[in-house]
Amino acid sequence: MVDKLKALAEPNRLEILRLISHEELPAGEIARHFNATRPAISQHLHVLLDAGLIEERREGTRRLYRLRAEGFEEVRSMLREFWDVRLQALKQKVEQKQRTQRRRNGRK
Amino acid sequence: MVDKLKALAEPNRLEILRLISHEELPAGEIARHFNATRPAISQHLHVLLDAGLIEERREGTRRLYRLRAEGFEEVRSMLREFWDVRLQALKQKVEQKQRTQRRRNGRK
DNA sequence: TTCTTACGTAAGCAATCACTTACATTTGTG
DNA sequence: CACAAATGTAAGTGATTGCTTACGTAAGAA
Repeated sequence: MVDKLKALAEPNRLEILRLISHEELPAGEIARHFNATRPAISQHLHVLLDAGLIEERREGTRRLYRLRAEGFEEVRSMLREFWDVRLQALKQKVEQKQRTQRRRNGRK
Repeated sequence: MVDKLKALAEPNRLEILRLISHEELPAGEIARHFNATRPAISQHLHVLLDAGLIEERREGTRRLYRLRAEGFEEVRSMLREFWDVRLQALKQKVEQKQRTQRRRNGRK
């Protein structure tokens, strides 16, 4: 889990994900979009691979990378955990109000 | 955006978020759940505050922290972006199949 | 086999990170 | 005011990170 988040928490890696999100691209072409050197991008690709956020496919001498959407599921569900807390809190507040309301009506 | 992701990409900070996700807690009580020293946790709280993932409320000499669900929205939508790509790809595949199907039927 | 293309890997380095100990600050209490 | 409680801030340190240059490797072309 933390691996995925660490992989996401870097601007160049985020940009790589955006680049390959719509089309599979070879390492060289990905690197061409950055000011950094090719090895730097290669290392970023490795981090993303290890995190399970992208997939690699070899074709001759080239290596093609594409997004691996399943890899995002774990992060999404973790985030939903935190997000849902707000909904739960809201729900409890509403129920609390309803109880208060009922008590008031009962006293009438 | 990257600030939020970096804030999330640390085990102790994730645990802090889980701790205060259901109840507002004072810094000291949060720190008590960890092996690390109190200042270490204080610094983590600062990172989470800067990232907008938690909120602080002062009560006398204590500082109470609680989750700030709105802060997760940006991360959620970014993640959805990547996730949706898969849906788009699927959609395109289906449409492609439908076109092929129509052509086949036309030839019959 | 030799050369070229498209890559990854290794080593080294400056910046950043997470942590610790020591000290400062703020609020309530006798 | 003096003191205690709850917490933040500063400074220093070892580990990790992202980058670069130099080198290694695997697949196709001559």
